[in-house]
Amino acid sequence: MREGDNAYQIIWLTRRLFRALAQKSDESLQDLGISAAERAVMEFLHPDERLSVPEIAERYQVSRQHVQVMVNSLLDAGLLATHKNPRHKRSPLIALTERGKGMFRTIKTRDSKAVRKLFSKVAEKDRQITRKTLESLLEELNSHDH
Amino acid sequence: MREGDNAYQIIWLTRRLFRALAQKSDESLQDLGISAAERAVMEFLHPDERLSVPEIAERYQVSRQHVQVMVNSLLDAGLLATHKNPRHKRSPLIALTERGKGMFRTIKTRDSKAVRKLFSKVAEKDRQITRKTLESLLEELNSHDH
DNA sequence: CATTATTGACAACTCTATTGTCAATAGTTA
DNA sequence: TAACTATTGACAATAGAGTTGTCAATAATG
Repeated sequence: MREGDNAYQIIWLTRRLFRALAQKSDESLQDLGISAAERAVMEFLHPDERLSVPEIAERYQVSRQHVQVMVNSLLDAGLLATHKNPRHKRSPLIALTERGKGMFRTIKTRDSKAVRKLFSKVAEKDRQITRKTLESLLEELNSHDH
Repeated sequence: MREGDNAYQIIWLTRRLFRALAQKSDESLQDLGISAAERAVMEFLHPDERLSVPEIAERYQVSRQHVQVMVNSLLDAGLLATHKNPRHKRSPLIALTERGKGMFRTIKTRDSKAVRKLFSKVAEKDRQITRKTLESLLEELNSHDH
């Protein structure tokens, strides 16, 4: 546990941070009646993106079926709407409705505040390095690992 | 999605990275027949820690009941064993068995290789900054947020 | 000694996500 | 154009990590 190793710690911290963030996020989303996974889907469509379910799945790097469930739920809630897809007749494009946009703006505003507070003690330069490091790790993981 | 904002991106990357790491970790653990959550518990006991279930839960920041399930499963598998707890008669101390230690060494060896490869393109200085940044975020989240 | 707290065991549930399957219909190619 | 293949949406079953709640037993403590 008490490894001095930075690399190892970063991995461990990622897990911890993920859980802590997820919890926070859930709290914040609760009164809006949407889940973190639904929120993530909305993010891909914000503010005016039009994507089919399989396209969202690809970007989200999550199974098509999972995205479908989230999208259907958001359609039911009136936060998303379907539009004709010129590229595929059976697979409509999904976009935020006005209500959806409104809600996502609310979410974003809340998030911004929380994020600002969260990062208040981290220098901009360190943020950038951290971001690049994490990007590099993700890239390495996705680069056809063996 | 395409925020230039480093802070926001770090949060997003944390999620993505977590999922990618979890997947990798699961793969690596599969043939050993233990789950990531069980592995995490083992980590707290490695190499010679003796902790009660509630103590592990506290360090792991996870519910006592959840840890109990993981510990019971590892006890059944012969990877952990109980020892008398001088501080509490009904709550034994849990420790790795020899088999448990052996298995965890295997896990660690594998991990070390993977981690080394994963971080091969990240400078030591950047690792440190990243680690400190993530630590700072976690601290901020746990610091009796409001 | 009486009271309160802790523990282990069990259950029910949530959330995110996966895999598999199916029928319908779209693209594509011979 | 007809035949074939791929994609899509819908549905189901499953898994993993974790939570909350409850209960009885037993510890610790005033």
